[in-house]
Amino acid sequence: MLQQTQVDRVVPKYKQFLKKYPTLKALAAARVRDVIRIWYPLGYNIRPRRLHAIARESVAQYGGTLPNDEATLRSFKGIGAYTAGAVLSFAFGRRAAILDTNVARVMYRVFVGAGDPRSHALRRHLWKLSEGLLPRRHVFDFNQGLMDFGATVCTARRPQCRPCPLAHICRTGPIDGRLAGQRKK
DNA sequence: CTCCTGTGTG
DNA sequence: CACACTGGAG
Repeated sequence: MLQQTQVDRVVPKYKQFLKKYPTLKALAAARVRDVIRIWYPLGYNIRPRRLHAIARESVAQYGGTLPNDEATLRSFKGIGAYTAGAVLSFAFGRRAAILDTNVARVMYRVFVGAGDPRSHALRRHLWKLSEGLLPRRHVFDFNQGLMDFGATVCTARRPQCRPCPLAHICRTGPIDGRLAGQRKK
């Protein structure tokens, strides 16, 4: 649900969804049409279809739970690099890196600061940075903290550089306040 | 217009 | 590599 969709918009739907489909088995037993209907208005309607397929595949092949290795997770349609890392680190506590839009922005601003942050060439490098920072322990908290840092401090629109603990090493430099997003005249 | 805890496709 | 996919908010 969170793929390219804001948290505030997902939370209510997430609760509603889990109440109706508490387990992968319950989801697998549902009709895909109903899953798509309850999904509205989150958008990207290929996602409920794929989630439903993932639930069925998990029940049929993996005993009703998600596999806990990257290769098998990635074999599902709808689970890419980010979601695989998120499932591994958040659900299974494995030492796996993540790179969502938040982390990508943080890595780019703090360690790169130049070039197009959306280019694939750079994204490869941003993944390396995220992997390199990954601690041995407390991976769940680290990854979650990294994302929350991007979601609350190093935000896309008005980053809070003033209280930012990384401001002194940031390659991008202070861009907070009303200056953020403004064109350079 | 850009952005949002992306992914599969051509 | 670019792009479509969905819809809402700033």
